[in-house]
Amino acid sequence: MATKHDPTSGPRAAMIGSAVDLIRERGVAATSFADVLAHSGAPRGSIYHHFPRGKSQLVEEATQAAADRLGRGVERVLDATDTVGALRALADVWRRGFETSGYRAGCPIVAAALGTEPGARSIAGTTFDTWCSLIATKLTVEGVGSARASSLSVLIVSALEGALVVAQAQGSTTPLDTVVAELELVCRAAVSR
Amino acid sequence: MATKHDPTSGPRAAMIGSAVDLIRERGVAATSFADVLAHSGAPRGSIYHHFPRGKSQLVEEATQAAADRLGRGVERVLDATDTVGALRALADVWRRGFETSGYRAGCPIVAAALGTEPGARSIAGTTFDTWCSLIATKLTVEGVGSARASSLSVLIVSALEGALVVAQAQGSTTPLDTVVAELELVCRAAVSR
DNA sequence: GTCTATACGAAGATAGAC
DNA sequence: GTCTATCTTCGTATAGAC
Repeated sequence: MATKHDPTSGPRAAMIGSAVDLIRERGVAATSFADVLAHSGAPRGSIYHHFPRGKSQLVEEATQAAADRLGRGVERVLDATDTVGALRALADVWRRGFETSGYRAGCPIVAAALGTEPGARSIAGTTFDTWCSLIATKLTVEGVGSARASSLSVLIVSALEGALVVAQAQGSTTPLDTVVAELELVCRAAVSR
Repeated sequence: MATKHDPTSGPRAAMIGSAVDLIRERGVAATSFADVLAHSGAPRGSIYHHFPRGKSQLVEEATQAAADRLGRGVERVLDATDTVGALRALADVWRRGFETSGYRAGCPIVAAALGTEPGARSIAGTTFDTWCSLIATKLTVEGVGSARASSLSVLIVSALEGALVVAQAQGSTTPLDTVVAELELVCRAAVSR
């Protein structure tokens, strides 16, 4: 039977998914077990059965799950188009997320990076690095020298994450659109040389 | 007597200053009154005397105080040199802050933007906007067209704030240095055209 | 795996004395 | 302005039954 031990279903997965949603909205410190249980509908008695290390473990697994999901999304759009097209596609996803959530849901990796769980903080650090590598590799394929591709990828990830923070604080997608347009100019100049 | 009603001294100012420090390290939600009292040495009985609206008020005033302080710093470096020089000067300040705090203290405005107090969130939004305007004005003086200056300033603020988050998560100032170097290239290209 | 009950501490906030 | 005491709610975590 294929559904046995399916890590994407069941109360455990539901709790992780809810933790991601709530952390995006309120941050790590303000997300409690009670919130996660109410949001996921998971049974009360199974928290420390599924997560023996308690909140640290839940937050770490939620951060890792969000990192994996977002990382797959980045890989997918980088495979489908060029760097500039990928930038636009990613901005579209975030723009929609802001509009449908009323600017309540931000990036879960930023929330983890600034949160109260050291384990999750360090997962956020390596996640940013992974994203930079994916983008740098793509830029290299497009003809950018490896040193420049590496530093440009750091600018892209930083600017995008910063734009999400600014956009959320201002309740407007304009900063995000502006930053993507500026990054497009930089990428084009770097590729065509 | 000149020290009468001095808003920069006394228990009230000490509490605001401590709140800024603690919010930078732990975020808004994880910063409690007990923490602020212990850190500032302020008397316990005066919390709701000085801040009748409680934690919301303290966090809002702390965010505004930090915004004013940082805004004056930005104005100062923009007056002293050109945009590129200001970028380097600001990066120096943050680099030192990370190194002396063991990468514990981040940007208080980002913390407010992602925190649990709506009032402070909105102060963060207008603060980002103020910084963008300051930088855009400087770029205009340096010969950049006003539309481009405006969008470039959004890139600069977003990339800088994003770089702070990435640098803190990775426990390294390298992302900050890399982003500033990339922003320098963009600024030079925009000015000399 | 899930339940209830509970321990234990900390949070924000208020009341009234000094 | 500052104190102590207290209220109430909520947080994480554990114990032991089912």
